[in-house]
Amino acid sequence: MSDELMTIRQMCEAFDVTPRTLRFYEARELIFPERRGQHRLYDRRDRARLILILRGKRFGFSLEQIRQLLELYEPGSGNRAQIAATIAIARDRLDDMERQYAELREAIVELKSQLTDAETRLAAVPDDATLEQPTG
Amino acid sequence: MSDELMTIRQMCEAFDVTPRTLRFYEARELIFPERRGQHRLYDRRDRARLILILRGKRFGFSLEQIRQLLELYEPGSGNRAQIAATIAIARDRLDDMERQYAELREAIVELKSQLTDAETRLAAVPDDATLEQPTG
DNA sequence: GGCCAAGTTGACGTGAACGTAAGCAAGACG
DNA sequence: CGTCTTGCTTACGTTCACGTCAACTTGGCC
Repeated sequence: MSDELMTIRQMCEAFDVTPRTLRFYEARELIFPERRGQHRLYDRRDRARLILILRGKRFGFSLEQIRQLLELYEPGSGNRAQIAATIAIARDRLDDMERQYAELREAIVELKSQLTDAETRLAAVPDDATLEQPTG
Repeated sequence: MSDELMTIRQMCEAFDVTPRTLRFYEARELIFPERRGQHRLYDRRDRARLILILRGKRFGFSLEQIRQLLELYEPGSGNRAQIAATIAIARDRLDDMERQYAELREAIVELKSQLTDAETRLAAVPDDATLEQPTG
C-alpha cells in the first residue's frame, strides 16, 4: 500500500500536519518532495526528515537550526569544509540538548516535590474552608 | 547589599532580560512587583518566580502554561477546587516534561551516532576531494 | 463539454513574545 | 532653573511559524 510515495494528503494524515505546513517546510528547504507534474510526492527520505523536523520542534529548535542539523543526516552533500561545519553545528546542538536534558531532570524533581507538597496541603484543607481567610 | 528589593535595572542585569520583558510578564500576571510610587520593586519572591519563568521558557512552555504552574509554587492562594485544579495542571506538565525527557535521551543518542558517522566520513574524505563527485 | 475535487501559487492575516519609539513624571545635580 | 537619568505608559512594529483565502490548473467522470 503505497509504501514508497505519498501524496500531500496522506502525509498530512500520517503526521498530523497541514498542507500549508509541508509546503512551508519545503519553502524553507527542509524537505524536497518530487514533483510529478504539478503535484508533490513524498518518499521515505522525506518522511524520515519530517519526523526529525517535528521532533526538533518539540525540543524548541528553530526551523533554521533543524535545517542545518538535517544536513548531518544527509551524507555526501558537500565538501570537506562543509562537512566540518555541519559537524560543528551539530556539536553545538548536542551540547544544547545535553544541557536541556540535565536541566529538565532538575525541574522534574522539583516539580514532583512541589506536587507532593500541594497534595499534602489539599488533604489538609477541610472541605468547607472555601470562604476562610488563609492566614489573616 | 540590596538583598531584599531590586529595581527593574538591577533585575535586567541580574537575569539578562529587558525592562520590556519584565513589564510584559507583569501584564500577563506572572510576577507582581511592589509599586513604590510609580516605580517597581522586585523582592526575592519575584526573583524566584522569574527563575522559574525563564526555565519554563527554555522547556518550550508558553507564558500561560508557566503562569498556571506558578500557582503551584504560591501556596494558600485558593480554595480546595482551585488547588486541585492546579495540581491537575501540574501533573499534565510533569507528564509533558517526562515525555520530553525520554524523547530527548533518544535524540541525543541518535545525534551522537550521526556525529560519529559524519566524523568518520570526514576522516575518509581526502583534502583535495572538494571537486569530486561523491558516488556517481 | 461541463463540473467537481484535489492540488498549486501568492498574498495577506494571526498569535505569541517581545522590540522600539514617543511622550510624560519625578528625583538628583550643578 | 534647566536638564539628565530612570522609569512609566501607550501604541505600533517585528519575527517565527504557520492559517486563511482567492484565483488558477489538472485529472476524473458522466
